[in-house]
Amino acid sequence: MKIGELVKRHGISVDTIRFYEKQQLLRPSARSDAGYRLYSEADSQRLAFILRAKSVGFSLQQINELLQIEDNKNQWQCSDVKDKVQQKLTEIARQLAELSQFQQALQQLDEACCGGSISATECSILTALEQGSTVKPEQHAGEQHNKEPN
Amino acid sequence: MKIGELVKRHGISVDTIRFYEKQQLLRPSARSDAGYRLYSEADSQRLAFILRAKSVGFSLQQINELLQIEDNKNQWQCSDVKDKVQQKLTEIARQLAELSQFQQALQQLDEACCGGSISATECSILTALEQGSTVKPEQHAGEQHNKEPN
DNA sequence: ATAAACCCTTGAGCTTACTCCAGAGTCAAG
DNA sequence: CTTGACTCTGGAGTAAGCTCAAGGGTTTAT
Repeated sequence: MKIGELVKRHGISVDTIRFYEKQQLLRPSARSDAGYRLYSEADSQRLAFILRAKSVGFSLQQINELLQIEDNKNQWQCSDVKDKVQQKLTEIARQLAELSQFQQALQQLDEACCGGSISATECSILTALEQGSTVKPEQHAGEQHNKEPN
Repeated sequence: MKIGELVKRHGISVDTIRFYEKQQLLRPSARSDAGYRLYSEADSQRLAFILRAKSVGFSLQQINELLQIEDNKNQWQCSDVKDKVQQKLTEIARQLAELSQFQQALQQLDEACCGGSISATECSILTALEQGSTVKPEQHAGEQHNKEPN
């Protein structure tokens, strides 16, 4: 099949396919007389492999490594494959930890701020970012009568 | 103070400072006769603000927006600031969800694979990526029957 | 006076995964 | 035979956040 049908099947763009080719992930198994890329069923399945690997978070570089194993399965062991997966899991755990930390810090900021129409001069979020101190909630004039500045 | 002292105080590079300047985040309040950047205490505090915002996950673009508020606090409300924080929280929640999905899928792959020295031709990780089906554990010749399949 | 350390500007490069464009050849339908 | 859809190549552009290099002035210490 030509590139147009391939992309229709997989729901991606021709540019992406050509990009993957440049990245050595997927080469068409033949060319027509006019130089058109021709893909076999096997090629299409290889693309499916790539897309599935992408969908579980692998980078193109990592997918390349997986494909090298896939291309010569009998020269590799289960442990080689599992290692890649575990590497990725470690990477993801690190990213999750970082994001969670962001989340926690932001939630603290969020909770401390009234979010109302009082002037941002009183905003405890800005204060915290200015001073790096622990977050303190704002004191609202007109809510209670208490006007200590933070 | 000159740029060298500023970066020493904050533990970042001069290139980064100049980059932030190009991004309109931090301008030196003066220049020496020789054209050296001169930073005031206020500049240094502004930088601290930037770095703190970065440490809770804001992008430079978002920090820029926060600084615009910071620069004219009395023209803004708490809600404006809180909105930024909540926007970021939403963004982070989305990223966390995506990563968790990756993690879950990878853990499934990981658990199904023996990780041993058997040939990768039997590897259930590769099989799953090839076929996109639910993961099945490998059947090992010469090893006892494993636990129940998933 | 001179060398080291510091500072300047401009501009390029890196990473990832595409996306888009120009200019041109090819193919199928009417 | 022409139109429109499809394909080709090569190269540039995008986002984010730096990082580095070249080539040259300034300051400071000895």
